[in-house]
Amino acid sequence: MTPAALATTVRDAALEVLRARELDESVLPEQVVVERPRNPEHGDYATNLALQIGKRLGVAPRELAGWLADALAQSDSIDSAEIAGPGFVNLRLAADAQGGIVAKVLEEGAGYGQGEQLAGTRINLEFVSANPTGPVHLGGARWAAAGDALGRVLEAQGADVTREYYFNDAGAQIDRFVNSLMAAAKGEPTPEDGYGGAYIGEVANAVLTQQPDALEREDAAEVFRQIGVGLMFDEVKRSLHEFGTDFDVFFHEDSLHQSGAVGELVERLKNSDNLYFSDGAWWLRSKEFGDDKDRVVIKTDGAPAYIAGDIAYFADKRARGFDLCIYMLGADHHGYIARLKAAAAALGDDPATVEVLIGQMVNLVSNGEPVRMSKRAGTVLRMEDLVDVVGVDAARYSMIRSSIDASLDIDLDLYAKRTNENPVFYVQYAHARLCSIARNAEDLGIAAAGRSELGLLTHEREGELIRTIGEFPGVVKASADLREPHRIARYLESLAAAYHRFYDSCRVLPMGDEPATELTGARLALCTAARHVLANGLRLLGVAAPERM
RNA sequence: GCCCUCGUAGCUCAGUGGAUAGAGCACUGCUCUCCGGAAGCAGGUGUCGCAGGUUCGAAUCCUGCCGAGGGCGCCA
Repeated sequence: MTPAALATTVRDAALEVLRARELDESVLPEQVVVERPRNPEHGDYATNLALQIGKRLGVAPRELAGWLADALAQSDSIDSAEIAGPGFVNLRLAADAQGGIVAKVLEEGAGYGQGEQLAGTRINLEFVSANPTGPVHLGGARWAAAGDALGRVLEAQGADVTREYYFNDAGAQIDRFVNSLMAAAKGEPTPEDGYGGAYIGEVANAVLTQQPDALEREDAAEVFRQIGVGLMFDEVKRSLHEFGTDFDVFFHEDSLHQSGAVGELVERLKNSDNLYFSDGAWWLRSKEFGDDKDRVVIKTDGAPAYIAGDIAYFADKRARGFDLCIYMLGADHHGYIARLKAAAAALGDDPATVEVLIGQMVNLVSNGEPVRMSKRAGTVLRMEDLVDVVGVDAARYSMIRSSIDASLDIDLDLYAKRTNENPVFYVQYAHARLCSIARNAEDLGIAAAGRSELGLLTHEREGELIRTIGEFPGVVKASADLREPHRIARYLESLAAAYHRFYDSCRVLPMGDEPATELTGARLALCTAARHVLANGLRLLGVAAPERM
């Protein structure tokens, strides 16, 4: 019996109690909370239902809990139901019912954990979107890992997700980049407000290799822009790909200007109630969406401001049929939330189709001291540097494991020294260990047991492992609902722990010449289920589930 | 000044209103003849930044304060 099924059982039992006592059944929530108590003495599961609705019914929670416990105790699936504390009902599942969780995982395999919550929803997930004026750095790596994982989690709930990267390749940033390249090509120092760093010299040289007379040409800047920016695009795409993050669409801001989309949009917006003319410029009423002030969309000189591109881009996304546009941005862009919402409103669209996730910064730390990173000075730590030190799996895992709401401190020295201590190895090891058992079982010709033997799994550690496995679908759903992929990582750590503890006290395969028993088969089935869930969870993170390590 | 996020063990961080607040790392001791020891068990540290409030119940929600980071251009 899965937690979801148990919740239904509890609700049904409660409904029965309320009806029998002629109490108001409308106070019963649709979703009854059934959770795993911290303290195992409090049972396998517990429900706080009596506490939730007791007051509204005018019944003492403990009394209500007593009625509920009596009703639940009637179920074949439930071994015991007891009142506890202020009005909890602590439940213990019958071993056979609990074994049903294992059977379900074996049945669903790679599909276990998926849901239909977002079926039919087309989501545009934009993340990273770092300026193509340099390599992807540490912060970008965080969004690459977390964004990709979020995409996978949303897909696991049935969403149709398009991963998108927005290249800001129009405007002054690129001009500075080009100027920096040309200065490097001429052997001149980095210009004021230009970009430093070794890669500038490398890209400049690459441009000269492709176009040896680039500096002499009249359209030198254009040549450097074409080739240099192109090389940078390739570099960004390549490093993200190597990081296990692939995008469906790389969108170029420049294309919005070239196609005239921005110009058309600007004209159209003048008719919007959310735009007004003042002091010679056109303003967006972003204040109504929480902004500090309204923002200029069309400048006094008639040229579109940067934000016009954002609005055109959003319009483009919607025109492509997306129901929801998620933007993952760094904390330095939190001011965009109101603007993007206002932009949707200005287009006559629903601001709820814009969802902005703000992630906090990644700091580089050394010996407990923060290391200042400057893109301009070229002292940033690149995503690749991190990968070189710890590998893709550990790098991704480190980035995903924490909530994006919290800023993250990365101590590279520590990572370099202790790669084996990254929790990802703990999780991967559990998977590798399970694969080893599966290999041995196959050699011995032992097969996993069928449904009827799963009730033999009555050991405390078996129960804990089974119940942890049972939590997975709920974790995936919460992870998707809250846009918090780190929950998957934390869950996997608890699953790996439950498995290692099980392994420590429950021998799976027969020792020496002992024959395989029904329990052997049942434990093997449990192992197979655990292996599926570890693999499914790691897949959601884009982290490998190795068979050997 | 205003806005956003954070403040939990020595460190890095979990904890979408529940019972005695957790994990990894670091420290110490133990378990183990055979399924992978990259494991398990035990030991111990907490004014959950501070102060109020809401609630049967608050690390979690609300208000104020303190501290850290970030943001507040007709730049992009």
